[in-house]
Amino acid sequence: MSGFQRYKKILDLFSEERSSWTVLEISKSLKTPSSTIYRIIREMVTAEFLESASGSYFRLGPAFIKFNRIINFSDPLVRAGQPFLKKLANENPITSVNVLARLYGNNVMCVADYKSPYFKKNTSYQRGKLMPLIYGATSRAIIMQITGKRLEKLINLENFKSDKDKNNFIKDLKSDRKKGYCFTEGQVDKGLIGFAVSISNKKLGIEASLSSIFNLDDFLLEHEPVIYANLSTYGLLVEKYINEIFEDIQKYHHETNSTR
Amino acid sequence: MSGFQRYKKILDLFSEERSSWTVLEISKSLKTPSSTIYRIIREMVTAEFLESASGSYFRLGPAFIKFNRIINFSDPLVRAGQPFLKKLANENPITSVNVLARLYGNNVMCVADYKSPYFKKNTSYQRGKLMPLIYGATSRAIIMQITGKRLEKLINLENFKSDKDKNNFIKDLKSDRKKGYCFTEGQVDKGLIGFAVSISNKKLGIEASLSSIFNLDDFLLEHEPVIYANLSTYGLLVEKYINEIFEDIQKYHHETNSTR
DNA sequence: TTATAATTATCATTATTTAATAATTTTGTT
DNA sequence: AACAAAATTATTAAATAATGATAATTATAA
Repeated sequence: MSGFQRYKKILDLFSEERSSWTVLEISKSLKTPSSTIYRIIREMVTAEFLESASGSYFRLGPAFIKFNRIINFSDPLVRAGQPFLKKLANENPITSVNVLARLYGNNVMCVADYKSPYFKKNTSYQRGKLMPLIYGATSRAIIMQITGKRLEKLINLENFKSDKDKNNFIKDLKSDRKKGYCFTEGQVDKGLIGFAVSISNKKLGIEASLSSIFNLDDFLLEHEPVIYANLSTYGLLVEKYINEIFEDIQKYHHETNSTR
Repeated sequence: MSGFQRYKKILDLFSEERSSWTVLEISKSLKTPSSTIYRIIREMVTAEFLESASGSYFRLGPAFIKFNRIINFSDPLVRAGQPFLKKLANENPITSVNVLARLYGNNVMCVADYKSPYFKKNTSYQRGKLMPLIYGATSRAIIMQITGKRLEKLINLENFKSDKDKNNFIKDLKSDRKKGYCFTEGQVDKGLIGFAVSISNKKLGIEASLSSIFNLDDFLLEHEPVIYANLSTYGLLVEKYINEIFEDIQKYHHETNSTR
């Protein structure tokens, strides 16, 4: 264990299910002497990446809230897309969960979400949550814009039930890419269906998607054209705004670099 | 520069105003050779604390969104208080911003906020934002629960205009502590007034506050009793829930420690 | 294609981390 | 308040890792 990994391994212990740890528990879990853990933890507490709670437990520190906020206010995808999620929800014919998601390592991560006030069920799509790469329209609209060797690598990391399943997935991906949108049913949450379009910006390295998730019970065939129209309209709008933000950033950097 | 500081110093460069940096810019800013910065950045990109953007710029990575989410779902204060902010807003006689805040180093940080739909002005109270320790009801309801040497230390870190100001602040703090609530006018944002009560839990080391912020123009004297009644009701409720969460956590840790 | 910028690799030197143990502080309990 | 137990910090020599100058490679843009 060296470098940043030393710290990362400790942080990675903290989860929704288990959000506080003692030094002794960490020490056991990482098979590292407690004197070492004490020293490392002290550093991280000073930096506010951890904080001490009661009963000699430690938990994640406020630094994460602070940096998360900075991302929220500066990430081009969030900045451009967040304001449209509510509008999209309001214009959809039935109650929906609307999601912006992006590629995150070998997974897809939801970076912004808006649920209509009376949407009944809980969904897996909540900001910050990691989603499977190959299930659900949200993810598919992201992976369908990736090609060549990179796609191959990503797909090979996934566990398909059979080679047939894998080939079908690749085939579906191609046809979705042609159509320009995705639809899936119950792949992530039972009783829910998802529609999605791709969002991308090469210059900013953004590979993302905009999606609307509905209760299967609410859905009628006549809703479909409206849903697709909304998604494609707002998808283009988000891309346009991302581009504007990109130009703003460039301008800003040009200014700050020339004045110094 | 050593240990975690090495990484923290780089992260601290990223702000809402300046959210992307090149290696060369970082290198100059920290007066450290670029070969060193390249190596450190690579580690942090691997750990997803940074990510590369376009034009050889780097920005904060998705790890912050992930850990922020874990805090959101597990921090006792957020878990206990978040659901009540909307209710509090709905029961207030005029539109309001409602805030949960806690001590964060030498500052106060907002950890959850809910703004009524038609609240007009922008406020400084947004989740993740650092607030001054000595201005505003939100902060005062936190610092008024701190006593003795710790209070002395915190106050001595602040810049008061004069010794008289400092003494007045301490005097006001004492009287607020007796009353059990705080009121301030325009100390943080002009045209806004704030009311706040303390939230604390010794066992969990929580020193926090619940506050409602209003437009001065909307406010009538007859609103005051309702506002205080709401704050104190919900304040106690939040403390009760924090305590329940504490007991849940203890139970959980007891179980996991005994089964292993 | 070529020139330029960005990034990675190399490596001797220097500095830091490790972990066993001892010392100290804090906490909870009579 | 005094005690015992637990938690945390300090101290070390030995082991390991970080640094930064430079060279080599790779990406990018004209």
